Amino acid sequence: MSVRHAILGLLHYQDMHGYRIKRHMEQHFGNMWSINYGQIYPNLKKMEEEGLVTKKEVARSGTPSRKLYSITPAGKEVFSQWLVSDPQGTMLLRDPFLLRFVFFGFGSKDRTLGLVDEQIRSYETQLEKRRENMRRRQRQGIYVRQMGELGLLLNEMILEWLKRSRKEIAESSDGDIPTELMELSLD
Amino acid sequence: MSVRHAILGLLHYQDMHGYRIKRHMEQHFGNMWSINYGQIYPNLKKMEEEGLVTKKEVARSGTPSRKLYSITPAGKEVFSQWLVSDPQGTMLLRDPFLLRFVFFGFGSKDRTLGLVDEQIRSYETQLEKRRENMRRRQRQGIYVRQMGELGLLLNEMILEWLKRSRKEIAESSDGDIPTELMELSLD
DNA sequence: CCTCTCATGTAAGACGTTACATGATTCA
DNA sequence: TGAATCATGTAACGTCTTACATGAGAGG
Repeated sequence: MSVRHAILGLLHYQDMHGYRIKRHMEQHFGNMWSINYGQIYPNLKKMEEEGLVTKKEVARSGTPSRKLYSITPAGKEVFSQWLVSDPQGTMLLRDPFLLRFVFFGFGSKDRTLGLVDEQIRSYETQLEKRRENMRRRQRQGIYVRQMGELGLLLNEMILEWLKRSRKEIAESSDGDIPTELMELSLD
Repeated sequence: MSVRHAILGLLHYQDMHGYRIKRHMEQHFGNMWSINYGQIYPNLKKMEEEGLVTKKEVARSGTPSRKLYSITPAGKEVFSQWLVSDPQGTMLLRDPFLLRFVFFGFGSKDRTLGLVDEQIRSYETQLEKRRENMRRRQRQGIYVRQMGELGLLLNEMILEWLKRSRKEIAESSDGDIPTELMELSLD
């Protein structure tokens, strides 16, 4: 369960409450992660019960009181173990556009080009934001900065790939898109 | 639910049984996806009940009989609707190594370098395989080929990034790794 | 003989997302 | 005045993974 470990990791920097954990998480990961409150709050609760974190309630007039969480020695121990353990499993890229992309041969070329253009625009906007964040990240440590760098590189790579693909699609004739499955390596 | 649509997409090429669907899926997606039988078989069952696919049982001596699934017109309709709908949500990259990476500042440099080296080796091996597959993919349609291309580019990019990071880590002194969180953009 | 690939499936549990409810403050 | 941000949380639902069970054939 990686969310727990990520939370414990962030609490090494400083005490935090749920709302901030969410924000920091997304930014620490070069904006390649999403996480939601449905994961954070229940996890904090459970970890408190397990003695990995402690809660300090900071009452404020009106708005809900902030709940500041701190990591305990037990929490640090769990985190350290995880940090040095070797990571099981490989990289997974999940993308609703890319999933459609492989099947665009079964759709109309016009619609396909429209969707590709939308993606290009979207990644161009994101790229701007990532470059902005990168400037602010210059004074972070190596690891956080490198992670931001990776996010940037990924964004740039996909943009270029999209543009190249767009060109190839635009220039293609229908015959270029076989609707028969050619076996790749096996069978 | 994207698995269903992906299955329907593959059935456009030809009739298939569960085991093959799994293999093809992984290869169609530039080896960036994983999928398991716990998703495939129940989905095929449900889709048959819903009339999106039909089953033809091909008995064979001894081994379990193959269950060949074909897409129905209703299935094609559902798929087409999905294909032209605009994709909700953005790219997600989940990687157990990368998750640890951002926190390596809290671990030992030696162990960190060891883990990075392991990753480099692993991606080098994968790169070989991907290049192999790419050669075989030359006669696929644009979209499948481009997807394979993306897998390759991603692999190459990460490898370079890992090597650059490794260098920077090796050359770093402890002072380069702040253990205080500097706020990025907000707060 | 042993391991790998082919082939199907289920059950339990872990994990993640979405939608909802609540309400103050800040800024345009 | 209305939207965005800050802030906490839960319930229901969906999805995904893991582990198990079964068994034949091929190839080293």
